[in-house]
Amino acid sequence: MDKTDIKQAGLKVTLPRVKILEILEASGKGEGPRHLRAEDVYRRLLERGEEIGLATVYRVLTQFVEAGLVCRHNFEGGQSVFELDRGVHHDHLVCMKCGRVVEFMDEAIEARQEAIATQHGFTLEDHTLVIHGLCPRCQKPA
Amino acid sequence: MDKTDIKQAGLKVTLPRVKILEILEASGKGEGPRHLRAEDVYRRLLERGEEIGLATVYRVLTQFVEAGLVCRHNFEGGQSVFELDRGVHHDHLVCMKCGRVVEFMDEAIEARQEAIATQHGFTLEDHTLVIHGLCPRCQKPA
DNA sequence: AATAAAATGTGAAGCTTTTGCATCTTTTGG
DNA sequence: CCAAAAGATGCAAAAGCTTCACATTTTATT
Repeated sequence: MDKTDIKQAGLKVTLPRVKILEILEASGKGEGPRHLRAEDVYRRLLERGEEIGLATVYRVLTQFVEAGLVCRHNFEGGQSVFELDRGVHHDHLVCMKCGRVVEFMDEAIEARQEAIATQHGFTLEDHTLVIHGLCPRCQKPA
Repeated sequence: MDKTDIKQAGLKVTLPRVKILEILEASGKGEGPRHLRAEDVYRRLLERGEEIGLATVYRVLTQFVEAGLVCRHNFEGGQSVFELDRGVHHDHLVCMKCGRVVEFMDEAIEARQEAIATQHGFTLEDHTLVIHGLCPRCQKPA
């Protein structure tokens, strides 16, 4: 994931785009959560001393999603989260209390979805599966 | 679903609440789509000549959800849709083009989710599964 | 290096949803 | 059935996230 990918997406290689890609790459690699809201990306850019506008962050993230470099998820209430697209599909387990996110992938579920779509005459283009619960830590008495 | 349910939820039986419940009951029974946005409910109230504020619609829908009378879903970008809770869990197939919604329920998927949550130490409280695709009508060449 | 095309920053605007507060309605108990 | 208390409503304003408009700056091209 680097400048080459940006270019191949038909986008010019600009500083904001490169920096945003860096932020996304750093996420989930020990540096905090993998899934970031636009606001989080913006804040991290500021922390790194980059003067990039929030509107640009939104624009670039949207372009990256369209280019297939990034995935967007709408976990809940209005806010979208973004993560680098690693090319492997997966779904999410989200803790209702602390917001922790765990990824998983289940062949059986994937297969059943395909079957259900077909059964109703639909073509399956995409899907969203989010399991909400309490993570091990949050289940413990406060 | 009537005034009794409102009362049992610890809410006063007011005209707005009764009317909103009526709108939800009428939906999905031949009268348009089953899933309504707050705005849709509001519009239908106006059509029926009821002078109920949009803020009240939001407040009442939220209270109904908390009382378990209504389910809220966040199909996509920001907007929530509401439907009367019939007590039977189900997931959704949503057409990406026309927005048509088909409900389904699959034991195999439900079981797998429980297994996955447990496997990661999570307690399963709830889940959201939305399959996006093209419905039979929208697959046909325009 | 000059030019054309595209991207950015800023601030304002858009949308959905929530909130504050004065007023009105329902409920309760006499 | 009426009065008081508790709760609900409407309106308008505010909030939160995201997008837009447009002048300015940067990238890619020749």
